[in-house]
Amino acid sequence: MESNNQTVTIDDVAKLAGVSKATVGRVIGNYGSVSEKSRQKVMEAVKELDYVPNTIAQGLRSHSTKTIAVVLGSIKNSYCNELVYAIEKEAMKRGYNVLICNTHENLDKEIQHLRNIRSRQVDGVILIPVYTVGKVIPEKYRHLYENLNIPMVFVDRNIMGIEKDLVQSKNEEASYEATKYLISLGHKNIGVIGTVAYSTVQDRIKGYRRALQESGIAVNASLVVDAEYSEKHVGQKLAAKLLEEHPELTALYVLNNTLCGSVLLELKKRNLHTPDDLSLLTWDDDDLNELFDITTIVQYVEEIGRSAVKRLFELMADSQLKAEVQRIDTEMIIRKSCAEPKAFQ
Amino acid sequence: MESNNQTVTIDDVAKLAGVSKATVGRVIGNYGSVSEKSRQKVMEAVKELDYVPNTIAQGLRSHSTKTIAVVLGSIKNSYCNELVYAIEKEAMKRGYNVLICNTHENLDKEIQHLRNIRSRQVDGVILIPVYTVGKVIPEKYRHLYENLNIPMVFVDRNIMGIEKDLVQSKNEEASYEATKYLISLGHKNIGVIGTVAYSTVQDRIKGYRRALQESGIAVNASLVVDAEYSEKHVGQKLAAKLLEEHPELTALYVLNNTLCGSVLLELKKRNLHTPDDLSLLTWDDDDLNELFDITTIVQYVEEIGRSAVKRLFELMADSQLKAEVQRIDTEMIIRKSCAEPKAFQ
DNA sequence: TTGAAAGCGCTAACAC
DNA sequence: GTGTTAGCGCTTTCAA
Repeated sequence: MESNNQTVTIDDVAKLAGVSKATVGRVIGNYGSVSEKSRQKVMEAVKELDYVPNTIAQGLRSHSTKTIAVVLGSIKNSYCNELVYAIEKEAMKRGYNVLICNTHENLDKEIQHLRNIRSRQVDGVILIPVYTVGKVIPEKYRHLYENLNIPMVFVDRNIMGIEKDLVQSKNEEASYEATKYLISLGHKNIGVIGTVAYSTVQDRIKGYRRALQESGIAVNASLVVDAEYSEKHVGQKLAAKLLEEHPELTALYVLNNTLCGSVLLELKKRNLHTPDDLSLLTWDDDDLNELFDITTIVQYVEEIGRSAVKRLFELMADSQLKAEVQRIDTEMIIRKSCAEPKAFQ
Repeated sequence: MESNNQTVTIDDVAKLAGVSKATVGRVIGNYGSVSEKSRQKVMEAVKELDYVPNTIAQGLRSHSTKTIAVVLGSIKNSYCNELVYAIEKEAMKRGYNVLICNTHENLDKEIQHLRNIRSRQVDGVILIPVYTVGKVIPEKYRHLYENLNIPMVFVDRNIMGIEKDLVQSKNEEASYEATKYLISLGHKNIGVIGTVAYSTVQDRIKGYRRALQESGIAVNASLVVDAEYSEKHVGQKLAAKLLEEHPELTALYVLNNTLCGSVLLELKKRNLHTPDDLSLLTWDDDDLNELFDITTIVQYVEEIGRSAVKRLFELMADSQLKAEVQRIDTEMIIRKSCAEPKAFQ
């Protein structure tokens, strides 16, 4: 096995094997038909020269780069890195690599990435769009989402007015069930902390409202507070605000995985304990949650990732498919952070 | 702005602008010299046609794909995703994209990725090698690390016998200081939990030993226990083992970021509190650590990532540079988990 | 089953 | 400052 000649090409292999480069192409690309004899000779030459095909050249000719891009807020977020982990695993199985693009939850960066992705002839895109409810995608960028001619699947969040495949958790339903659970324990004044701008969070709030209404509890809008995504320790500040302005609160319901740790800091500061002083329920499981015995709605992120990749490959095989929404189940892990409110006992 | 014609090429732009495609190349690639007039015409045509250059074709011709690959155990690990975050940010600034490759701490996967990376003509590689101390890289794969002809920088861990650029924390020194700190509080029997197989962890253990020896404390090898990387809740099991077999322990020193949460579960189970029942010191800061007031050695992961990218670009510019090791400072955040041992008071 | 030739979209070399 | 030409390494006709 000779190695290290930077550029062993298909011609070298063809020469050594005594066949044409077309035949070599057939063997290594595994298409067309080749006699067993030729195949053998080619395989030997490949091994001898330690030949690896040039993916770039293949891509230029075949219009497939065997690459998918994942565009999301930040790989540091636990939802996102679990998602990427699952996506990369699935992609590798199919011989695809994954390009990672952080938008820092910034629309300009997202657009920059999408343009770049087009440049790179990526075969497919999985996107958690930055888009926040109410904002409108500037008209001149719509084509990046709609007519990119690259298969694209949204994960977690959608963009209003853009019909794309979407994979997300059953946010509304899970939130409804969780709220029902709190109500069943006797809670009526449940504070909510979440980043309201995202469609996902809005769905969760809808579920929360529906549960309250169904139980005949008046919905008090001031109990739902909005956490700006980027702010550090915003959860702590908002928890403080809620607890001060609403002494009637008996439970806190946290809708973002990034917020819960921060909320706990405030509870600690105030020497409040769950479930005795306050019940606490949150989204997304973390080391924290087990240690603090926090009742949690778990998203099956890996399944979301797998489904997104599966759908993406379907779209890559047939670009005429109509957009579909897939909603993945969630699970509520009941630990010890929720109990009957004191006043109720 | 016309959009969506899948394949607007440099020829189309040249035709519309009334110049040769070489001139268009000069404008969009920003090399050579072009008259202001031509530049204007080209720019207009580019906008008019919504032209984006084909990175694949550029790559084939210019032998640069504007891509770097990051190969590491798992993006789910917090050290790893902070690193990737920093790397991607730096790479983007320079117009490079990042391919993410998880090895699942498995040598075969790592080798598979490196071969694939060669196929893809990636411009540079940042690698946290799977390699564990004592194991030897099979001879036939050495060339993947040594003669790949692609600039490569190791992060965090090195491979014995392979001279590569390496960026890592000052593991030995930081560990020495941390142990000194525990000793200064009066601790003599300090249990250590870490995944011994990695060079990084071995350096930390060296620092621990040096501090003990310098203070005239006998090093008891059975106080250092080895956590297998992959096992779930291994930290908990090992903490239990240490506490049972060594009632003389007054402090626990945890060397891996993944282990600490697991160790805390065991302390909780045994109703042991820090620092009253036991002192606790750990590597890598986490939400957990602030909430539990755990004294922590913080690695500047983002700086490590930035340095690795910087070095990689130096190597890409000049492949003759000699391998260097960069050791990045750490910081010890003193919280409340360490105090004088009870027996000492 | 196989080979020759064309060409994917671009950049580099050279001429003017 | 600009255009012409060749060709990166491969796949895809097409013809044999």
